[in-house]
Amino acid sequence: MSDSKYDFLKIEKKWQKFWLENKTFKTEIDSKPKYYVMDMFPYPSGSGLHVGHPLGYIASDIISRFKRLQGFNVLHPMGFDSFGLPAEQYAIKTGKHPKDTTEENIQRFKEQLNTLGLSFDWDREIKTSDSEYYKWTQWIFLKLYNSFYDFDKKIARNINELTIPEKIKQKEKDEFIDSKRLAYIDEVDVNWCEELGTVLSNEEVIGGLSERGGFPVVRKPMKQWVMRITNYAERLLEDLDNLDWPDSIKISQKNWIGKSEGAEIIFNVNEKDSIKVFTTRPDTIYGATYLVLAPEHEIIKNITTINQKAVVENYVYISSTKSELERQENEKNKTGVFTGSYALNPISNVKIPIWISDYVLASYGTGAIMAVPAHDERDFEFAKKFELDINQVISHTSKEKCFTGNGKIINSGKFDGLSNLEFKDVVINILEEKTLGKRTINYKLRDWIFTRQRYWGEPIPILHDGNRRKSVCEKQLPVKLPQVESYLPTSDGSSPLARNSEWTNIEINGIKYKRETNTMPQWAGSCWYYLRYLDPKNNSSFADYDKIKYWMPVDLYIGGAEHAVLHLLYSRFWHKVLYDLGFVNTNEPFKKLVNQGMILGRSNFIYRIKGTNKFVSYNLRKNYDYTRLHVDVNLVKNDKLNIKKFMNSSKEFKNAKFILENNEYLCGFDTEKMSKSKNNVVNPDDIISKYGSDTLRMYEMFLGPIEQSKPWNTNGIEGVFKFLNKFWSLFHKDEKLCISKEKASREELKVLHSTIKKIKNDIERLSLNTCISQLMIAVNNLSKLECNKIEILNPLIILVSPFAPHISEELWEKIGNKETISYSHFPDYNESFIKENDYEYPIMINGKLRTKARYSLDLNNSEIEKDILENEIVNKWVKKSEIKKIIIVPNKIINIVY
RNA sequence: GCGGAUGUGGCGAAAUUGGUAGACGCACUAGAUUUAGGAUCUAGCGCCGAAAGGCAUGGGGGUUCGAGUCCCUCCAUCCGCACCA
Repeated sequence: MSDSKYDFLKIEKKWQKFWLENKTFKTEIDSKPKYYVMDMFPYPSGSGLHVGHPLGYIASDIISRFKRLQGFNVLHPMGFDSFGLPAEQYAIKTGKHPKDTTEENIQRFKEQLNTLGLSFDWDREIKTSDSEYYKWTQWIFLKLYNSFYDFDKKIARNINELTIPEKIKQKEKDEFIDSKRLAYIDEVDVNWCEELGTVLSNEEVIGGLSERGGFPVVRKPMKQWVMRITNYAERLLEDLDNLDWPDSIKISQKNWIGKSEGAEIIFNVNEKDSIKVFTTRPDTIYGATYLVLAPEHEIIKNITTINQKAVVENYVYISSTKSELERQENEKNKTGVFTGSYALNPISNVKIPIWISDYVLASYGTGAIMAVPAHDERDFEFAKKFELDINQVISHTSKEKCFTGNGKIINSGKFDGLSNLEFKDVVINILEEKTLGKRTINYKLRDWIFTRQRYWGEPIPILHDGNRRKSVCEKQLPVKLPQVESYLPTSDGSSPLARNSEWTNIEINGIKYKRETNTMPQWAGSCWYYLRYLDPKNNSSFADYDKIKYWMPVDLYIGGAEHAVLHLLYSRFWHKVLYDLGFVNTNEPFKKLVNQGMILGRSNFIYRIKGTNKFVSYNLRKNYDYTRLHVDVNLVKNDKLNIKKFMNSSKEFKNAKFILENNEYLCGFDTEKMSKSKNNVVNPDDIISKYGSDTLRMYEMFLGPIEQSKPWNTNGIEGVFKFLNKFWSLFHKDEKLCISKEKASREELKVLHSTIKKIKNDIERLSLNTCISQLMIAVNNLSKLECNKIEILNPLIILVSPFAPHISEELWEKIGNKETISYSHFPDYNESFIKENDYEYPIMINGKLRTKARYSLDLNNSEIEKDILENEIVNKWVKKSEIKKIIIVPNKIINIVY
């Protein structure tokens, strides 16, 4: 009767095939309410999935299946972010076309995803490297290129609607228009990574090294495409408030945008020259004892005195050769030089020296500051080092010499005695009157450098004609990636595409153009993929507006926190532009965001006694001089080493000896990233072949809350496997299907209904680990009751199905249901079955449970019972006259206070 | 340095609003079954204590009849950001 054992391999294959062939999860617009659940799509890397990757996919799948059962029309798509550096690096090494390797990897990913029983609508699959997909990425690029931001109306508008100053020459007109476009070319200092042969965005540089590969990055001026994301800074910031996102992500974005309110103040140097500084502390203006310019500041050459010329030029030169990383090393030891010139403080009319230092960044504010050493730590350090004046202008009792808090104004002429917060406004008003300054808002956010000198990315659909440009007309899209001889970047820093002159040179209406040879960054494709899922095969637009109106916004977006400021900020930006231009109906793309935690590896260690081939068990190791070695986690179970397998695993260990404790070899353990070198990679395929994917799905959820990072530990998996076997056994007796049509007892109904209630609540608040516990309790209770009644089992299968879909479908079919589970409904619960007949209350006296005494009463609605309480219980434990009050928490507790 | 998250048994962890802390699972212990191993079932399992009872949610303090939960303070770990004026 092999047929009636829980043969998970057979069952899972059967249903995976069924779902694919019948397109069970195909979705179309209909009259039902919609629910859009999405995962961050993967980059199809060559190494396939490890056990940590599917965590989010499993969670989103459970939600999808649950919402379908609740009667929602659920959109749950998947795709691949298939442009990217690794495929290109691999192509450089092997000469294999990235398209081919990417395609192979995608096939492998899809197979792996399908063995997990994920309910994706594969008809909506997208790949960002498909020309039918990037056609629309290019189209959106052109929309950005042909738009400007109208600060009065606070929306993006078509560039044709831009008001252009009258009576200017064509060239100036073009320049003016270009200065407003949301996508524009600029000569900018970029993060150039020699090793990768490309420019990186600020977000891709971490501590002066490239995010991918960790190669050094230097600043270098280059012509680049840039996205004017800064125009949207305020909206990107404001709209965060209405999103149901984790606070940590909102705060990261807030910090990244970095809004600060303050003032621009003009310090005159001489008749022609003046310096504009940005400060958030105009209230400390009387304490400004010197100015500091960034070494890149343009005015330096005008104001440097002859005496100082040599030192200044030297300093400026040295700064320009320093990388970001080297500059950061100076944080505690500031450097700088005096220009020889002085500027006039516009409020106090005091002359103060002008210095240059690289602690002032050219890219923030105006690239110049007024230094207030008494109330700013950086200025304080600089002033101390170069013996500049320190004037305290805010009174404080702090022992620190440098005080950055609030207080009363002092040493500030007639303004003494004001609070510094009041004075801030006063100063700005005076400056505005004198036209020597104004209220300003500054953002840390920089415009987004959008070009990469790579092959494997979207070509930018622009044609060049000398200094002028022309966008490729929409009908000509997509601009397809051409074949090239080599994928290596060229030595002059231009893209590999420049090698293909046939592709690069193009003639339209007799005019010769050169194509833009740079490509878009990897973020481009992922900026809008959630929209393409809605209408993936549309030829005439990126997605039909009615479909967008029906499905948007994404109700739940699950993915890793590493995209907090990159992908999530860029796609919000693009979405807002599309919203302004009338292509989408919501101003934000993702309503609710959940970050799944990373799954780390759990490494195991063995302890070799130095100079021997003898290994000592974990707790005995301190008695020896040992070295710690990683041991393959697949040779270890519950931290006990399988010695036989271990000895056979390599020649080196064939004759190994062991010092055991209690006849076993115990391994040490630690949590580290999963990696081959640490021997701690667990492959989902192995787990599936041993326990099945239903077990894997449930166990991944059972590990803990999905938001939390946690180490993978295969130790507990048997518990979930046992649960599925028990669940299967509920339906079987002596390996034969055995179910009954009898009416369920009250006790059985209670188990069922309280489970429904708990599961419904817990799925909705994404507490999937407690759901599994609840199902375990239900199955345990029902098997104790030997319940095999269809009245209970039918709904129970539905409860289990989002978590373990294969076994559920199989049992569902076996017990005679004609349609698949997807056609059924999530059962409702009835509170009256859940309630006990008799309530049992612990009686607390003065907050302490002195006794295990309990009493059966229904205190929720009966006055009479309260009398019984007073007469029978209260008098037994405390005198009625001493009682101050009786606190009754319905269904929970009675607390008598005396 | 700034910001965020976390801290509960041997381990993973529960505990919507303050209401019998440790559900559920792993590991462990004992018993049943079994030729043995495995599997399954039953019972036990925070710490101290023979028991009664006492002590326990990183440490210290507070609010409350009652605190893992709220407030203050300190400590540890992890993750971001980092000269942003």
